[in-house]
Amino acid sequence: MSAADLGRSLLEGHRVLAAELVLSLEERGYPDLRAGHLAVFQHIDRRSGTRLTELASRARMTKQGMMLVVDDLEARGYVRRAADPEDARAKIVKLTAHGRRAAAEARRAVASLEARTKRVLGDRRYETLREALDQLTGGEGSVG
Amino acid sequence: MSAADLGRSLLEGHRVLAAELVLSLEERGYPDLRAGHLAVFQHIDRRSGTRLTELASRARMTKQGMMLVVDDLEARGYVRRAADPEDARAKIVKLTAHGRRAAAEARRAVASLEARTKRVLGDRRYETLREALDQLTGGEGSVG
DNA sequence: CGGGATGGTCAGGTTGATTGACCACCATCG
DNA sequence: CGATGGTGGTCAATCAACCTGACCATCCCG
Repeated sequence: MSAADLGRSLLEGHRVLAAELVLSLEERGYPDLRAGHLAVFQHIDRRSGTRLTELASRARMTKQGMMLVVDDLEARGYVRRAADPEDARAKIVKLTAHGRRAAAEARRAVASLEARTKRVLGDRRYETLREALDQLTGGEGSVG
Repeated sequence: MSAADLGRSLLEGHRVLAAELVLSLEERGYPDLRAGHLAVFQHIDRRSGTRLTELASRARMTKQGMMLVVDDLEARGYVRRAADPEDARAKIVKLTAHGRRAAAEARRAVASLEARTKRVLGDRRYETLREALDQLTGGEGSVG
């Protein structure tokens, strides 16, 4: 077991959780949702909507990355882009009715996954895992 | 903070460690090595070489995935494919002289990264992190 | 008004995998 | 000996989740 394996375990952990989430979403009647979509559902203002750039910064990804996700959700009818009356450059990403239902279900799926993960690891281990990851990633993006 | 964030933290952790590794490899004079290459350097029999399928299974990836890595390393002169005298279907992936030097350096880079990571997290947290990841991924690939 | 910053978009690339299809060859059963 | 199923390697296509760079319209500040 080496640091390289640790790196791969992290990746695999990511995949496992993402797959769980997709499965859970499927069971809840949303087979076309993927883990990445949650970045929107978790960070968007449910009523008023949120700008793309704001979504990106909340989800800590680039606006280009967020674009892909929003494009996808828009094509599937979960969100739409509306003009921002306060800034002609900006557009506001808003949930459609379908999107609001999906967001609610998605939040439940996330909560349930979190509960299951805690149950599997135990609360202590779960907390330590989060702490360790924050330390690994949170700093300046560097271990050394 | 939700389970979805946990998933993204895992991915980000993976990225951070991979980036550290690449950086360290660069500093050691191997700017063309990437984290994925270590799967070979860590699992190949240094003298006698190892079959592709065996490498894949040791590194827990598909043979197609291992192919890509080996193709890449071969193109860069780190390994070569030799016929297996015992099985005409098989080829043995062997380190070149260049590959042996790189593998040694790569092992040092990995050891150093591991040491630094332990220093940052503390031994206890590091161990718990590994345990938690094993539990998350190790089972049947399922949390529930 | 001029010029830099901001919001959104397009184009293209990267990493680390995946599934499916194939063929040559081995091993064994009859 | 010959069919048959499994194994080793390969090719092709795809995926997810990103990234950087370049751009343009618009905003805001001096």
